[in-house]
Formats: sequence, C-alpha cells, structure tokens
Amino acid sequence: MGHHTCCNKQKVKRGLWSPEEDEKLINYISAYGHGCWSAVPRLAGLQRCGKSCRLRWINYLRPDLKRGSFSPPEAALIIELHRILGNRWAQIAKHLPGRTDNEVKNFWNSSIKKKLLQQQAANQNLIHQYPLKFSPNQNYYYNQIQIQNPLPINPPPPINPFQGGGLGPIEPAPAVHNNMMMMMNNVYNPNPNPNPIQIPIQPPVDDLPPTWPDYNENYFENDINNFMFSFNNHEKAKGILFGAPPSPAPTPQDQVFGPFTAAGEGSLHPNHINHIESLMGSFASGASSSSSSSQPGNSLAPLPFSGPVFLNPSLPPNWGR
DNA sequence: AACTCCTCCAACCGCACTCCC
DNA sequence: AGGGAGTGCGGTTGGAGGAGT
Repeated sequence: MGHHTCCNKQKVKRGLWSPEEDEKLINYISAYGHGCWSAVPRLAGLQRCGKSCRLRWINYLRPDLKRGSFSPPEAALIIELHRILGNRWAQIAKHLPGRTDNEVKNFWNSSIKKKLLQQQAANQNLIHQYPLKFSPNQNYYYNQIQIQNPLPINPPPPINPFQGGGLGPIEPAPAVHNNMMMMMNNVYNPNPNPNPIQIPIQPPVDDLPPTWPDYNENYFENDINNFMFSFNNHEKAKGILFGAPPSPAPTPQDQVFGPFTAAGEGSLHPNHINHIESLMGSFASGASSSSSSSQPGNSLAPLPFSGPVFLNPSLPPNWGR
C-alpha cells in the first residue's frame, strides 16, 4: 500500500487533524490561497502531504461549507440526483451548495441507502396489500412525454430549487406540465429546447386518472426511484421534478412525473403533502429546520398504514388544484 | 461500571485524468 | 509521444462515541 508520491518525500503526519494544524492551514490559505497543493504543507508549516491538506480544506475547513445534518429537502434532492447520476458524488454535491462529495457520499451510505432498502421492502408488502386499480391505458400520460433533449454528460451549473424562496434559474411557465418539462430542459440541458415538449392537457376520457378524492384508495407501489417529490410545502408548495433517463425510452416504471405547482399556481393536495412529509420525515434529523407541526388541514380519511407512500404516477395534470 | 456492538464520518487509498515539459 | 507531477474522484477504512446489555 504505497502512499501518494507527494507523501513519500517527507515524513508526514496522518490521521485526524489537530486544531493547531487546522489553524495553520486556514491561516495560510486565507493569506495566500492554496496554489499548488503539494507546496502548501511546507509553506504552511505542516507535517502533512499536500493531498491531505487539500482534502482537509475542501471537506472541512472551507468557509463556505454548510455544516450540520442534511435537511429533508437536501435528502430529497440527493435521492433524485442519485437516481439520475448514480454514484457521481461530486456531480451530486455540485447541486447542494455548501456540501461536499464526501459528505453526500457518507450521508448516502450511512443513512439514505439503508432507508431505501427498508422502504423497498415495505413497498413490496404494499403491492400485495393495495394492488393498483389503474387501467393500462392510464399509461397514456407516460406515452405522451418525450424527452427531446438528451441529458448532457456533465450537468450545467449548480442549481438549488429549494433556496431563495423561488425556483432559481427555472423559468415559470403557464402550464403545469410545461413547467415540469421546462424544468427538466433547463436543469439538465445547457441549451434549452425553444420548442417545449408537447403534453396533451386532455387525455381520452377512458384514460382519465382517478380524481384525487380517490387517492386514498390508490397506492403507487413503485420504489423510491420513481418518487416525485416536492418541498417547501409548509410555506408554499413548489413541486419538484427531475428528469428521467432518456434511454432506453421511459416506461411507466422509470418515468416520473406529477403535479407541478409553484407560487400562484395552486397548492398540493393535503394528502400529497402528508405523504411527502412522511417520507421526508424519515430523513429528518436534529438539525433540520422543517416543521412537522403545521400540517395543512384536510378532512380526508387517514391512510390505512403509516410510513411513506409513493405517489401515483398517473395523477391528472390538474391534480391537487 | 465494563464490555460489546453499531453507526457515523473524517481521512486515506488507489486510480484516472489533465497539464506541462 | 511519453513520462512525471498535480489534481479530482469514488471506494474503503478506522476510530470516536453512542446504544445496548
């Protein structure tokens, strides 16, 4: 097990960093920048290799790091980005300001992965308990969605739809589904398609998904990878949807969509919000600022079981309005 | 109190890539 | 072209500390 070349040239300290070492590194980089990392330890008076200094700075000492537990919205974003990007932690972390790839990776491995496995097992039970009532034709919605712009290999600059009380770079659009598609275009394609994807507003009568009062009776058995999520629902629901894989062609099992609401465009169905909260609550941790006390009022019957519920993908365009 | 087990996360390791000579 | 240095990234490890017995 050889060490990195830069570490062989001198006796280097290993293991945890002491506060004194941290201070030296901070002082040096604050004054001079890091420049060539291999030179940093010598110039900063540290018995470390440059690689270790770089890691310590990037993962721990950088002033713009956001410390503390991941919030539920961050967890949701990580889940969705991981669905799209896989274990490309650095790419995922770019969408989470103040978070590092290491942090995201650790969070995934220590928290999310475990919960997903538990939920997959739970969902397997749901399939038997609550079989879907939808006709095959209700896949109609999926079939109408075409992803015209392939996802770029490297996603464009970081976005954070959860910050700032707005939708960041995402342009508002007049129609719910157009919003979703524009979002997908804008988030994943550096050159948004000037002709947005056409999505029919009125499907054939026979294909109409259930109206939302029926929602309690229809449970979506799919796993979390197909989870349509939204957040900031206490203040004002802002639906979030991210893209589906462009290839192979989306199927009902890998295409995800649902209602998109933004400020002024209506609100989410209370059960929808409850379900999202239920799932995200499982990621809530001490530092989370999310409040679970301000449930939106609703008079619908409670769900017949506890725990996360996944949204039915065949919900109508105006679902929740 | 003492011990074991488990979880979390900071840090390390090796590989791949880019840049420069 | 090719080799070395520097950097970035993902997988893995090891230890601190909490939970359980």
